[in-house]
Amino acid sequence: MARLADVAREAGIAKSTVSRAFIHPEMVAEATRERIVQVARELNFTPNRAARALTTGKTGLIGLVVPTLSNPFFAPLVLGAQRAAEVRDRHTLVVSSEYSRDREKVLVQRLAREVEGFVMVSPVGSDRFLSRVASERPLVLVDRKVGRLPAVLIDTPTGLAEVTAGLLADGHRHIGYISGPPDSWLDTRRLAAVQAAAERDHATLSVFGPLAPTVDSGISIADAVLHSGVTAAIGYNSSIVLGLLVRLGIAGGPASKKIVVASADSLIRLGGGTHTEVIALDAPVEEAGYAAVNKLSALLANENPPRVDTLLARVVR
Amino acid sequence: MARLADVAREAGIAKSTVSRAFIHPEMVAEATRERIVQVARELNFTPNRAARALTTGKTGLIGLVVPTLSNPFFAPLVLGAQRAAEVRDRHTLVVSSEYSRDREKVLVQRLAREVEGFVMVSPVGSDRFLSRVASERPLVLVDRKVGRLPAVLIDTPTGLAEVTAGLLADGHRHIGYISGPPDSWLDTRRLAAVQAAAERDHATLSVFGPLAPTVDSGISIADAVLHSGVTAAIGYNSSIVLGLLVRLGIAGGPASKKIVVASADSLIRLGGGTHTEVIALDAPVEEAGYAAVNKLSALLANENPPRVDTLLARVVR
DNA sequence: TTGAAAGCGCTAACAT
DNA sequence: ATGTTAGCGCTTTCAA
Repeated sequence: MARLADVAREAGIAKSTVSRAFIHPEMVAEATRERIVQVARELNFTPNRAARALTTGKTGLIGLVVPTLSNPFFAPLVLGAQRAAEVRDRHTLVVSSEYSRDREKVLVQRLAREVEGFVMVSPVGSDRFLSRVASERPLVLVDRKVGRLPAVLIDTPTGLAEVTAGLLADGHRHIGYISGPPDSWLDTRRLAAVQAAAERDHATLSVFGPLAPTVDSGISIADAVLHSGVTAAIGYNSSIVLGLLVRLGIAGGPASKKIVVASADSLIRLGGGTHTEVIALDAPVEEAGYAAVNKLSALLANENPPRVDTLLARVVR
Repeated sequence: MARLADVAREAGIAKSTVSRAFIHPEMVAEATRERIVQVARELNFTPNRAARALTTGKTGLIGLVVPTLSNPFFAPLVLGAQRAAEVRDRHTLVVSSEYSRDREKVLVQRLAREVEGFVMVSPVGSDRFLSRVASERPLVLVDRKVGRLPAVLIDTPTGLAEVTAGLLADGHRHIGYISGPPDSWLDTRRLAAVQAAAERDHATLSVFGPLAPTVDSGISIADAVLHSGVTAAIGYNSSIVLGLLVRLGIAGGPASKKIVVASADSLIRLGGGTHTEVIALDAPVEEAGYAAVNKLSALLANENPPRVDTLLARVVR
């Protein structure tokens, strides 16, 4: 693997100039730069990250902290983040906190020494903790707002209000909301949106949970939902909804056909032909990951990106 | 952030000795080492990775290549890998190839310059490609065998044969296998196991697919499975099976109760109380991730770990 | 616009 | 067992 010095020697030019040609191209004469680039290509030169990191303190790594990878919600998030990182010639260090504050803390501590900045999806971390992280390294939050920290938000509450309003317009008078993880910022906001929409129309709302956001949870709560008398149920996320569907479907019979199920963030398109009607909020999750890394990159480059990006979720039925 | 030199000065000892105290503790006198460790803690010293990487060529990074993160199979895999990496004071750089050979190639190329070695789950990469990767960097394969490359295998075929035999013993004479991605090494082996078991008992086997290993696929193939006359169906993976269950359940009625569904790698425990009987192979996926990183670490340390680890999948019904 | 030289923080000969 | 020294490959003053 060719080093910068090799290129310099081969091109008959000082190392510093070669370095500049890549980092501050405008400081190098057109002709010299072209020759350098040419030689660099011939020699298949790639700058050594460690050496660069040693001099500049910039590792080219971004820490991406998610609460879990088991929830299909996060796969596109991670993918989007990685795609953005690729473009900026960076890498993402993905870690999963498993919804544990302690583990999250440990992971962030470990990563803080290696990464230039963080993108965090942290439904569980305390405001205080997140602020503290932000004071040590540039931090972009996803799906959460803490003080004036930079964030990328997916506006599911608005979408959910829309879903709820739609259900009410369809004549549903008793709606269920199946709550996600306790103490979850997102869940609180989602529930509030549904609640507000229901109250505005004087409809009844039953809340189930809180539950871990898993397929199992959906399965286990399904019977309660079915027997509660609600005619439509909105689940916190796609995993819960999937569990609900499995159980409602398996329970079979006419009962399941009476319930309308909605998901607050479903990405799983359930094809056609389901008897249980499913309304989903199509959240632009990959875009969110992409936007978050871009925002962080801007921050790291001392640009002044907008503090908050809000991406709209589309209602799909 | 304290540097090694600070510790040396503070302890009144040469830098090299401080360095040794951490890397080759046995070369340093007990007493000196203790003092060094003490001072290092007081000063909150953490070695600078970039500097270390620059001198040793070791970045402390492991590349983990998976085909997707959307399949819940990979979440525990990644988690296991990360847990093992933490223990070895390493980090994993996770990337998703999205089942694309081209993207996989690009990603590996990008990573090759940063990581010390690779752990790859590559159902799609060609033998040739994987061998080439292995010739540039230590590589541990997961769930795949190529030549004599180090690997961690989850023995689902044996488990699947057991499942099939169980179904046959229960009197099923017509079994369905829902195939996963085309050209998949795993799928080929799984199908072969089922086939062999079926033939041994002169039972009929219908093969559906190949299909992308997604929930949608399971949903879309469900009707065909239902009407094919099979009394038991084995799906390539948990996503397909989940889709199958959703659709079979939703289709409702007595038909669904007649079908036994089995998954070749399910990790989603479907609680109790499902009318459709589900048999799952409980694959030790997190352990596989853990084992793979451990094996890679051993390789990097020039130890001679066993070439292949085989982890058994347990049948759960 | 380019070059020379210093140094980022660490490890590894080599010497003592 | 410990200290001295010389880099690892790059970026960045500072000079020319």
